[in-house]
Formats: sequence, structure tokens, C-alpha cells
Amino acid sequence: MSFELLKKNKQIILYGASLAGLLFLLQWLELRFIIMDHAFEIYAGAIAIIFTGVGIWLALRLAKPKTLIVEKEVYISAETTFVQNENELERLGLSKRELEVLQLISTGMSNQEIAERLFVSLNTVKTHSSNLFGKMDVKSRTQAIDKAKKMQIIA
Amino acid sequence: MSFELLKKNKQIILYGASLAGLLFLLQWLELRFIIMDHAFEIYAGAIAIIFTGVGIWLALRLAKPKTLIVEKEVYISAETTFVQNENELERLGLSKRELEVLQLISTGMSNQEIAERLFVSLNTVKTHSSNLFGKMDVKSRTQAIDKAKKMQIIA
DNA sequence: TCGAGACTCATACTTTTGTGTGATTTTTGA
DNA sequence: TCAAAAATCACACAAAAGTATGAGTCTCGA
Repeated sequence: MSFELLKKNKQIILYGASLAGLLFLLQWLELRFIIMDHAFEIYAGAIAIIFTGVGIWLALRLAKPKTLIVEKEVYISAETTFVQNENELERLGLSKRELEVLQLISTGMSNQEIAERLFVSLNTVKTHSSNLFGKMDVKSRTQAIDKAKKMQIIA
Repeated sequence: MSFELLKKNKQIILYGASLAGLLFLLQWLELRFIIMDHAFEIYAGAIAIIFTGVGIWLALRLAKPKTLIVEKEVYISAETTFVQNENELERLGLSKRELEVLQLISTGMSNQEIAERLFVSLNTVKTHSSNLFGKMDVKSRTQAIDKAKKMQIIA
């Protein structure tokens, strides 16, 4: 715990130490160059410059990094992001088979192709599609596709 | 031009000025408190602390911000992000009118409705649609819708 | 100005789609 | 278990979609 604290305040401790160190250095230097004119100003200037540097160094180390949030546009194909709108689907009251037919219609299949895919007769597919058009309140397969996509009940 | 330069180096000039100012201040203070013991060390410490502050301030102002790039995924629905795939559209060789018909077909409109919308005859719409089906290599309007959406040539 | 492509339209025909009605079987939930 | 819903299918008809062919007009670039 106290070690943690030490670690956390490392910079501050280091700063204090360097400050103290420099003062000792200055005192020692004072003895040697006290005779010099304007020695004080020179020292003061040196300290100012040095500690400006220390300050800069401190700031750069301690400054919280500015978090730059880059909004990355992620284009995701409709298939991967598709989540079926269960509510709307429920509301329509489409049966499992009707939804299946609707999905196949949306892929561009003809009634005959759908019949073959589902192993039922063409008439059955027609019945299903006609019924689902009624439930969806549309008049054609193309309208059904458009509406179903807008309602997010198919991909 | 020289004004620009002045502006650009404002911080540096300010720093120099404050440094000079402080030295004058110190010289003046020296005359008054020279009698104090350890005055020099006190001054030196004060200078160190002040210029550490100056350094920090400078660093924070001038330093390039440490940027932590956080990629935030922005999900965008298909409708709002729609950009027509010009290349594919070009490749298909659809005429302006054919594309118009295709777009209206995709909204679920019947040929008759499209004819009325475009102020042309039903036969004209049929001709356009038949031609565009040929160019798109599909056999029905539903297939055309599916393919066009996948090719991103319609919304 | 000449030809190619675009746009228009018609006619005739085929195919597909959609509706209406009725019926049988299966599934399912109360 | 019993009724309702779902799924299946047929037939007949109507409506829409799609194809093939031919043709007239218009625009635009070579």
C-alpha cells in the first residue's frame, strides 16, 4: 500500500529531490563564484530555465492523455445487422409457412420455384402468398417485399 | 508576415519577457531583503517553483496533445448510408428511364401505376422493364429488386 | 448530316401472379 | 378430446407481368 503510494507520487518526490539537490548545488557554487558580478541574476536565470524544463518534463509525463474519440463508420451489410422486428411480425399474425414464403419471394423466386423448394404444389404457394398479402394489406409480391423490409420483418 | 511571426511565437516571447521581468523583480527585492539570511536560497527556490509552473503551463499549451484514439463504432442504417454504386450502374448500361422504372418497381408499384407516374403508356413501361431485365440478367421484377439492392444501385 | 441510342407506343401472345371458393389433413392449445 | 388454426391442394377465373416484333420520333456526337 505505502509502496503503491510511493510509486504513484514518484514524479512529485523526484521533483522535490531535484529541487533540494539544486539548492545544495547552488549553495556550493555560491562559495566559489560569489565574487562574480551579477552572479545572482545568472543563477536565477539558470534556475528559471532549468525548472522551466523540469516543469515541461513534468507536464508531459503527468498530463492526462487527451482522448480523441474517432468515430469510425462501420458499414455493416444488412444481413449481419438484421434483427427481426418480432413485435411487428406478431402483430401481422403471419404463420410460419407464410413467413417462409414471404422470405423466398423477397429473394426473387417465382411461385413455381418456391413450390419446388418447399415441396408443395404451386397452388399451395399461391394460397399462402395470397393469404399473407391479405394479412400485410398489400396487393402484390413487390409491395410485400417493400413493406416487409421497411417493417424489418425480413432481411 | 512579421506580425504572423509575432503571433506564432507569442508563447516564447511571453516566456522571455516574464523571465526578464522576474529578474528585475528579484534585483529590486535583493535591495530590500539582502539582510535576510538564506535569502538567496529562498529566491532560488521561489524561482524554481514559479518556473516549474511556467514550464508546466508552457508544456500544456504547446505540447501536441497525447491522443488516445478510441475507435467508436457508429452503426448506420442502410437507408441513411446509401450511396449509389456508380460503377455497377455504369457497367449495366441502364438508361435514365430504365433506372427510373427500376426504382419505382422497387417501391412495389405496378406497371400501370408506373405508367401513370411517368406519363407514358403501360406498353412503354413494359418495354423499359423488359429491357432492363435483359440488361440486369434477371427474369422478373422481384429478381431485379433483389439484385439491384445487392448491387447497391437502388436504395 | 447521318447513324446510334434513347424513348415512345402498339399489337399479339405467353407466362406468372393473384383471387375466390371449397375441401382434406395435421397440429396445437385450452 | 375437441375446436381452432395451420397447412395442404384443386379448379376456375381475372389481372398483371413479361416477351417479341415492328415502328415512329428525338437527341446528340462524329
